Amino acid sequence: MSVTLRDVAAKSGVSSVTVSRALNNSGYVSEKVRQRIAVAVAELNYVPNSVASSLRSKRTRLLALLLPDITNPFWTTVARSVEDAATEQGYAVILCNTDEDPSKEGRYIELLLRRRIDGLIVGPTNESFESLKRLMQHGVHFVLVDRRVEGLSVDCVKSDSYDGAHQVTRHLLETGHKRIAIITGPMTVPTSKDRVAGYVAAHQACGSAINDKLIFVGSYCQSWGFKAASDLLSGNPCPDAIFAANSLIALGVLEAARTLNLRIPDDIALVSFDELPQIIVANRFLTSVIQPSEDMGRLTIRLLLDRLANPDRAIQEITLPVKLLIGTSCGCS
Amino acid sequence: MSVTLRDVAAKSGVSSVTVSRALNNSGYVSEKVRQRIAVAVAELNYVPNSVASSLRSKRTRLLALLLPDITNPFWTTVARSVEDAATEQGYAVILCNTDEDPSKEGRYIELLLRRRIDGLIVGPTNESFESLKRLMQHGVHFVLVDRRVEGLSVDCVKSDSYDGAHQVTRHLLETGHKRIAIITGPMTVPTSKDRVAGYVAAHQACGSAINDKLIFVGSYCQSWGFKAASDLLSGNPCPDAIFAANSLIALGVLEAARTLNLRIPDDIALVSFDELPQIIVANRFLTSVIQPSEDMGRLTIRLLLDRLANPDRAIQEITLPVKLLIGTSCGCS
DNA sequence: CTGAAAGCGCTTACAG
DNA sequence: CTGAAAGCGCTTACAG
Repeated sequence: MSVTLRDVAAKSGVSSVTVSRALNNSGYVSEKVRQRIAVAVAELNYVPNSVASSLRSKRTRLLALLLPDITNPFWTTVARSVEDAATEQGYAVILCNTDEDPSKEGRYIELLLRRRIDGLIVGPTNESFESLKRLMQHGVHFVLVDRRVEGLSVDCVKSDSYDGAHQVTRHLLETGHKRIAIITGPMTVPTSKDRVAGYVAAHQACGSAINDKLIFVGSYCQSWGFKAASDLLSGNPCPDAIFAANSLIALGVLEAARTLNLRIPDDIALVSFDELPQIIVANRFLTSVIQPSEDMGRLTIRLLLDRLANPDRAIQEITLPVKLLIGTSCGCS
Repeated sequence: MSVTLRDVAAKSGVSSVTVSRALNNSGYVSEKVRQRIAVAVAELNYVPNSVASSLRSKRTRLLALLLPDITNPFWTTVARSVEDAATEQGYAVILCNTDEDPSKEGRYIELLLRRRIDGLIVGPTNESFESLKRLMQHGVHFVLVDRRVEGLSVDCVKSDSYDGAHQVTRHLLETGHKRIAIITGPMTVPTSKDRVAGYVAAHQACGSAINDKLIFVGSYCQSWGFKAASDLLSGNPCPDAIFAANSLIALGVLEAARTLNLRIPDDIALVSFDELPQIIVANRFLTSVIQPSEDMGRLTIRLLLDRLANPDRAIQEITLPVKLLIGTSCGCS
């Protein structure tokens, strides 16, 4: 039914080995034969079967990207750049959304092991340890992105959450804010932990006291941002600034502020990690810590392919710098 | 090196055929043998090789989703529901972002053919005809989503763009707007064509004249929305309402309005297709035509798997109804 | 520069 | 209920 290498070989009067070599540019094939093969391929409308070649060569040229939240634009950007970089190198990428659910993550990893993917990129959930151990046990290479995993020494690409939080908090303090709240994700997620640490350190560096009641630990989603900000903003005394630890939380804060008829920056300052939708950024409204999400994606693929080519090279943990984008949301520009 | 069926068979004292049957629940295996196999699988830490099973069975249980713009939340939602529905049925999905670029689409289709995917879902670009013909020629089943393709009679799931545009335009006319502009994507994309048609028909139904200068045909992106709205809003006389044909265009319009210091709905009404980020919707700000994007994704997978099981069934073109969500953006609530 | 043989790890088709 | 044989469509390893 479907056309195979043998058909092409028969039509061009050579063996299938030769056809294979010609199509893969591996080994020598005379120019004359190469041309006859090209003609046969075209006439027969031959499409190589990569399932067969994967089985024999033990390489699928398939990668996977596990990410915790596909509705978060940060992850969409990472996904896109990962896909672009992988495609350039002849790899396809299976995208898996784990929804921060370790059991969903575990199930995906089982499926991917069966498919014999060549490697993966993992934005881990807060209990990825077992799943990742399983990958290692089966000799499947992977690179962590955005978040390292406690007790696991593997390649990792992340941005400098600590420094970003430090910078943006200091900016608030230096522009005269006294009661700065932080709304963040779970402390089990390293980025959240680092952002709180940066927030605390900046206070210390500026000689400001920390108020535990201004630290809201929850999850990296809009509904948490809304809830925490609603509580905060209707409390008394009200904070004079909020630091949202990612863009979804910031959206929740904006929603809460609007509901309570509070204006930014007139009534309260707002800063955040990650970019918000263009309407807001277009007016340089929100002061934000910008992560190099596109670079993170591309670099992650580079590390992974590098690892595949050279399994024994040293482990690399890369922390990319972030950029503070100053808007009007601190009431100081 | 890696554990195979044969190893499991040897350890449990049966043939590999029996192990295969036990693991796949195909054919009879005695309970006793089944248990011994389970033990061997666990002890050996066996992970089936689906590359091998795909080669033999000629089914990969791999699907692909080609979509034109991953930064558009409409497509993200479709992608997510497609992935969920496929996973439930034991299929993995390769996500491919074509960027509305027919050549990128063509290249993806070549790669996917090689990988012998079982089927695909395509949100086609405006020149998909050749690529899709190629799929058909190779007997690969696919379902179109969101957009039909001229001259191609295949399964398709879309929403009722014509009706949505008709409803939202009529709503504007009935609330007293006289000069309604529409900013839309290319006329080669069916949704864009249908939305303009609905816009025109609503005018006719209400006895309003159409002004060609108020129809802005471009592309489904924010920069086009910004540009078209900037031109429109600084023109004279200014329209009293703008109908943005998707949410990215609507964001561009909002950006332009803000730049020109125009307020919505005080200075100009704005309506759009698709949902905008929650900050806006939370206040029921923008009157929008809501497409059932999640249902579209799930239904598409159902049609595709149905087609795989039953290649000869009749072609289904399904048009799902849309919902008009009335906000304050028309200045009438 | 080219080819005959073997084999990747499964499932199918047949037999008992 | 179970198994021996064959084969899916390639690439590898060896030989010439």
